[in-house]
Amino acid sequence: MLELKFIREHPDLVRDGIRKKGETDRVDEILKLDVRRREILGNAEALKNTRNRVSEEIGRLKKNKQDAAGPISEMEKVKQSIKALDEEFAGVESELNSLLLNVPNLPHPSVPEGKTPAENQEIASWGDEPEIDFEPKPHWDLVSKLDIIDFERGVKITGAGFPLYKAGGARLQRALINFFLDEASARGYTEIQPPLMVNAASATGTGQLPDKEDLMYTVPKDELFMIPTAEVPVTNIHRDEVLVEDDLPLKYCAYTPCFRREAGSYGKDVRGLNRLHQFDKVELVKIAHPGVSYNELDSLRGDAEELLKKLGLRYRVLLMCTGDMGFTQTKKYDLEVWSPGQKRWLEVSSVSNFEAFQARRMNIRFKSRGGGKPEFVHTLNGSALALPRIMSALIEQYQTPEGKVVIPKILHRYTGFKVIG
RNA sequence: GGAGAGGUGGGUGAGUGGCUUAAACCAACGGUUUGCUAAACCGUCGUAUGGGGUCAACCUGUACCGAGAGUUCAAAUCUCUCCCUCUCCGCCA
Repeated sequence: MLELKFIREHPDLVRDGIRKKGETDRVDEILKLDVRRREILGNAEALKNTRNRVSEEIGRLKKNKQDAAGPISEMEKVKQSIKALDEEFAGVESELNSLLLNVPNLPHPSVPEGKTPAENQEIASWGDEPEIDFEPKPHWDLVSKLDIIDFERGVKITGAGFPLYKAGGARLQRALINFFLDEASARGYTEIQPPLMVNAASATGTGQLPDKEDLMYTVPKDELFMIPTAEVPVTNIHRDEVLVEDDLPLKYCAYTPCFRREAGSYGKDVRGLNRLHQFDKVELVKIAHPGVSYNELDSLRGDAEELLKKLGLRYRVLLMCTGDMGFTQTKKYDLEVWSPGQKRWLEVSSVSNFEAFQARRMNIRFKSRGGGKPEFVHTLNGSALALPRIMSALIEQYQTPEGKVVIPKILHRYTGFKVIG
């Protein structure tokens, strides 16, 4: 969320950002409530000041065994007025708060303005269209023949979007997870195994709540949410903490399953591994000094790209336009891998800077070396990488005419085999 | 799930209704001393927010002692509800 003070002082900047993101502009309502809020506050505080002074006086009188009945009955009236003002204040404040929670983060100046995915900018690419001298099959054909991913039985056990990985498929996925985690550790990320369910405070901190509740699976009896990404528990590690400047940036990596309800998709978008309700992901999270967060964003993106290069997968990098970027981000890159069997790009990573947006909600601050007031940190994260689409790209790119899959060399020591089928 | 004990600033930890503007210590920061390090000594030091101002550094109000409600002229302190932690018991991979 943005600071009320910032909105008060730069309403036009905020309006502009809201417009670029295509969100609803309620700045005027916010400013109006803000004025009202301060009005009430001023009145209530003046009365409380009276109460404090007179109460002290009463204490003194009683101590000296003097009569205090006059001031006491006077204060009884003041007490009623304070109560009324406090109640009004609480009402205004909660209304204001829910408006503030719905103000999106403002896009960074370097982000192109646009409304639809068509306006995202391709800013880098790596690798060529792989040379396959036969008609490459989509992964869902290959994995069924090889019997390494079982979609039908996943449906039986749970439902659509919950596939069952088997034998070489299970093994390949585990190999990729280990590979990703080892690479992240080598780059200085501390490995975390977080809880897979979070409470409402954590989900609010990263921005899933209040308005994206429908994307998450819930556990109503215990008021918990299945995590849609490791971003939620990992970024919340330091909620309500004051960090030491010298410790920044904090870098974490975590492998977790992710659970998403993702209502409303259809057709080829959900075919095979393209869109699932449960999938695996290795996530990178950084908690950074505000002065360097955009450098950290670029190096985070580099860390994710390196994995694709090592796997030899063709990919491109998109800089997301203002309208396609999401509520909480200031700048976001998507990494898309080429799927030869489907002849399309698949998003495998999304790398974002949130600046202080999440930090403010989570109250994560740092104290600088020279003392001074605590400041909010910047939070960043990126997938490195989302497993299912890497699985499909990899299986499609390294397929043979006989329908086998050749494993890239770098994974051999993780899989223990060189070919599936 | 049952019983008991607790939750106080960055940390440890005093504080049972009114000189508490939350003691003290540690950490941190600034300074003095010093050939260097260490130590010692002196000083500064919670957060949020309103108002004023010679608009970052000053003055002033208010709130905050796990969360919320209540009693009272007055609550860290008393009452109730909830959350969490610890110890013991039960259950359990």
